[in-house]
Amino acid sequence: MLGKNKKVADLSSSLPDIWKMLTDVERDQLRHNARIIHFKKNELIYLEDETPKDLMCLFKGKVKIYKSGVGGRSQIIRIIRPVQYFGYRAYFAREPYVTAASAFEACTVCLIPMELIEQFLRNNGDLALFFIQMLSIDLGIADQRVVNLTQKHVRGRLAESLIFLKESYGLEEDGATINIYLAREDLANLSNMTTSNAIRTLSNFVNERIITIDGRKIKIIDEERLRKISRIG
Amino acid sequence: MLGKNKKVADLSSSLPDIWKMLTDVERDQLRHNARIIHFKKNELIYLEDETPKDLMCLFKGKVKIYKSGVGGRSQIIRIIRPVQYFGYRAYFAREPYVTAASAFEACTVCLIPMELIEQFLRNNGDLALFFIQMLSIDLGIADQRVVNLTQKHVRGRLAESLIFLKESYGLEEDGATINIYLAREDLANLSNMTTSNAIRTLSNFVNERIITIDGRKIKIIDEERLRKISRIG
DNA sequence: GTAGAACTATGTTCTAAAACACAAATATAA
DNA sequence: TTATATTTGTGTTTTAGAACATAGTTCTAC
Repeated sequence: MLGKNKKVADLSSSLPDIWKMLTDVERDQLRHNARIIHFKKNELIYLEDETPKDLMCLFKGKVKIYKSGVGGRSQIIRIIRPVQYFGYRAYFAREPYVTAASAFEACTVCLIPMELIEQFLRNNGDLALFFIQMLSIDLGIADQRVVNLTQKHVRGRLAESLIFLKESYGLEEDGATINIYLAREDLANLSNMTTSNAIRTLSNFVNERIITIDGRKIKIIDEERLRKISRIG
Repeated sequence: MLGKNKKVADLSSSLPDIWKMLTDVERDQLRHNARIIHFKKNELIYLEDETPKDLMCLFKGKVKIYKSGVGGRSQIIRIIRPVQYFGYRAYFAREPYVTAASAFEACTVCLIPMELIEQFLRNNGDLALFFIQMLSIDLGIADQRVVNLTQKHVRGRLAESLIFLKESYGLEEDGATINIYLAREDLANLSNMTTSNAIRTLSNFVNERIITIDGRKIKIIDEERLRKISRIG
């Protein structure tokens, strides 16, 4: 009983965007169909070619959405932070997933059946527009990303990724350390380069006093320089 | 009077997807707000940084959506064929255009104010879902494109573009000539390579008897080979 | 029809980044 | 703990593709 009440409280506060657009009846339906699932670090959330069934909302943790390309080389397509929605695109396109998702770190995810969401938004213009807006923003980002990843050089791409990570996950209390610890390989897959190049370019940035590194902790020293490198490519 | 009737007929047959989802009242509103505009070959339809105002529907012709990237190097993001909708993403994202659009050849475009479309879809679940589905499909394509353009080699990228053009615009009566005549530069911008490389690789394909070229006419001789080259990158 | 511009073609040079090779350091498990 | 695997770091080699140079060709406009 207490557990259920807690869950209800969780949903209303954790799904702010969607919750506030729903009627009482819809909220009740959502309450009865939403599931909360925990994922361990590096655990798979969904796989390429699977059938999409649920809208996912990341309550806690960090998630990567990625694709395996030519020769199994993996490319991180986007990263998710709390509270963001993911996993719905393929369902709306009536396709299997063309990407996979896995947990960068321990995660709490809320799953809501897509059938329910579709039913809601058919009668709820605000909710429909919410999804239209999310998709439109993501499509704009993807278009920009095509150009950045293909035209910028290694330094520009890595600089861009570092800034992107900072803006996505923020900084620690020291106001400089990026609040996510990625393997060099993930950093490479995010920036479309080999692991060696990510390591080497990171070292160069350290020598140029743009960042400092301590294992996987990356501290941004000169954000202005970093932004400039990202800008000029 | 006759002109108006013609226009009405045009709309109902030319906007099949949207038209059939509207009520009589909505159709009337659409009729009074839609404009038909003609663009000459190479004419600009909209520019980067402009404010999006209209949903555009291509009735006739061929359109490229492109972005200028590092050092003004242009990248074709997607191409539009009749009857497809475009120009709406930025409005929904509440952003200025991040791309530009221009006519590959003489075009007829129907413009419908986005305010009207938004008003329609707030009360029309089918229409909302129609846009959600279009955006979802385009986002999936964009995600795939990031991987293809960054990981495939020049031959694979060009082969992919040729197949893409064939599937988009079809073949001429001979059942082999791709039904669009692009400058080598456009082919390069579509495939993320320099014009020289597009020319060179096209020549190689000719030598390997995969295609033949006659000016801008490209005839596909061995589609299987082309697909294989595209697949393996 | 001619002049100039734009496009196509091909050869050559140069360079960014991948591929490879190997240490060293760190994490994980037995 | 030691052993094993994984990750990080750095130097070297190789290569795909960009950049450059130049010439022939085909549009386009006057």
